[in-house]
Amino acid sequence: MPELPEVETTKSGIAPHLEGKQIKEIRVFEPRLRWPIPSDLATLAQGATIVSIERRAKYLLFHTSAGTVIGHLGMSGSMRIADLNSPRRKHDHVELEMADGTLLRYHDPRRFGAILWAGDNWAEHPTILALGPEPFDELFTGEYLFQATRKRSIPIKTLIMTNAIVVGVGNIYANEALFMAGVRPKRAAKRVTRAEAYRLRDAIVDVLTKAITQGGTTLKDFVNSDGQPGYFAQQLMVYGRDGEPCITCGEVLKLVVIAGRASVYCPSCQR
DNA sequence: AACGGCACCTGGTCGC
DNA sequence: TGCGACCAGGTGCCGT
Repeated sequence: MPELPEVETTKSGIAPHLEGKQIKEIRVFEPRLRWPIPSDLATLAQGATIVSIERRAKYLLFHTSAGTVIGHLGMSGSMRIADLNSPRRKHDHVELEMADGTLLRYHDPRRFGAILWAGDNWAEHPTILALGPEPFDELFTGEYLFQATRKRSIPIKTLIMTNAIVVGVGNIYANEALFMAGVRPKRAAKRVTRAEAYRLRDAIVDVLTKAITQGGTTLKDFVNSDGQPGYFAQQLMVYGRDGEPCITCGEVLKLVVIAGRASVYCPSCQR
C-alpha cells in the first residue's frame, strides 16, 4: 500500500475537490473489500456535505455532516478524481458523485482496503482507537521511541512498523529509515541504544517528509488523485536494491526476510 | 503478554 | 505461448 506519504498525497489531492460539497450519490459496485462495505452506506451519506478530509495513520477520514466515513487503501488501493463521462475501469469498486458533478473513484485490485461507516464518534472506532502517535506529532520523540524499544525482543524493523508504537511506517520507509540511522533491521529492539533510537526517530520523520514532497512512492500501481505516480522510488537507497552496491560504501546490499517482508540493508553501514 | 506465522486477493514477473 | 511458483506498498487474527 500506500504508506503514510501515499495516503497523505491522496488526501491533499482529493480534499480541494470534495470539501464543502454535497454528496449526490454513492455507488458501490463491489462491497467485498477487507470487510464488507456497509450496505446502508449510500443511504446514510446521501445528501450530506463533506466538511473535511483528514488523514490518521494510513486511514482517510471523510468527515461529513451526517457522520464519518473511514477509508483505507490496503496494499493496492487508490482514489482519483475522474470525469463523469470517463469509463469505469476494472477494480473501480466505488464511486462518490458530488452534487456539482465531481466524481471520486476508489480502485483496489487486491481488495485489501476498506470503506467503513463510523457515524459521529469516529474517534471511538476500534480501528482508530488502537493507533499510536503520528510520526509528525510532538509525542513521537527519540526518547519515546527509545522507551518503546525497552524489553522488546522483536526486530527493530517490526517495532517501527507496529501501529501501536508509531503509525504510518510501512515496509519501504522502514527499510529506508533503518539505513539512514545505521541500524540493522533484524536487531532486537531492546538492543538499540538511546542514540540509535534518536537517530531512527529523526530518520523516520525525514524519509516520510521527503517522500511526501515527491508525491509518494510508486512501485507498481499507486497513483495520486490525478492518476499520476509518485516519484520517491528514484530516491530509495536500499528498498528493492538487494545485490546492488550500497550508495555510501559500495558493499553489496543484503536481503533478509522479517515477518514475511523483504528487508534490505548494508552489512557494513548498518550494525 | 508477546511473538511468529498465516490469511485475505489479484496480477505481474520469472524460470522452465 | 503456456503454466506454475513466487512476490507485492497492510494488518487482523490465530496458536504457542
